[in-house]
Amino acid sequence: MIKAARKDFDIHKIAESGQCFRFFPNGENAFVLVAFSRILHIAMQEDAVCLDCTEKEFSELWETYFDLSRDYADIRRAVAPEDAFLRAAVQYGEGMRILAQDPWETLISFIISQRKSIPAIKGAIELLCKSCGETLRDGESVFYAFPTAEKVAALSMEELRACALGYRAKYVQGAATMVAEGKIDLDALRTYDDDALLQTLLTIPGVGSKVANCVMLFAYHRLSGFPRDVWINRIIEEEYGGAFPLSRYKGFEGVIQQYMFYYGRSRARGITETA
DNA sequence: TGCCAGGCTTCAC
DNA sequence: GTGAAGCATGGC
Repeated sequence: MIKAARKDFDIHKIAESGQCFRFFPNGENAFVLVAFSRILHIAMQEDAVCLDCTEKEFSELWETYFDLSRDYADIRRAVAPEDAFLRAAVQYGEGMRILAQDPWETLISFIISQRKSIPAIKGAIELLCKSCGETLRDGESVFYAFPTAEKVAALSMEELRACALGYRAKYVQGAATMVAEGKIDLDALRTYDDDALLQTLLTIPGVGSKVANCVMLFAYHRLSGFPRDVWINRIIEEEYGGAFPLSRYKGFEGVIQQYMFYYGRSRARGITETA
């Protein structure tokens, strides 16, 4: 069990931020995360974050996954003083962090995400994991690891469609086949610069600008990634008259984007008054 | 019941 | 290069 000092870390905001779809509520201020074929119990206390892993796992995996070495307060301080919307967004989102997820899982998750709501995305991903992911037991509970590219590529179109993928089934099959056959090496892409990474991701079926930017940001941790979805476009239109001053936040555009997304979406659901 | 969702592909023009 | 149509389905 690791008990780390809690600084700028809110597991609710991270779990509900729409960048990862495999956090499961596990009591008050606690979640179970399924990632990298492992189960991680996370509990948040007033001044500490508890993770049920070894020191080795923490330093080799989860510290990076949760981006714990970065000072997000620095980023929030960069917000233009006159930008009332963004100031409110970063204040509301304090505790949010940009995750460094597995590229394969992130790629497929965001191919599935297109024109789906977050609850629907979660449902489809669970069906896919259950259909061919490794069974992971956690006491009385059973979870399923995110399936490998080989497992997904081996599914028939009928089996994929049974995972509520709709028209995205052919994209998932195409992407899985590319990865399984080695036509694209997602691990090797870590060495690419931002533009080469983006251009390579765009060659994958079902991956356009938005999905590619999500994968860059939420898997490869390229903070310059700026996914523009319906929420971000709506915010830019309504709050900035169609022109967001993106160049002001060069190098960490993606973090700003995530604060905007989380605040905008929460506000639309009428739950920001709790902030 | 109808609308919307962390969009992409295809095809005119 | 730009714009519009078409796409499957779950959740609210």
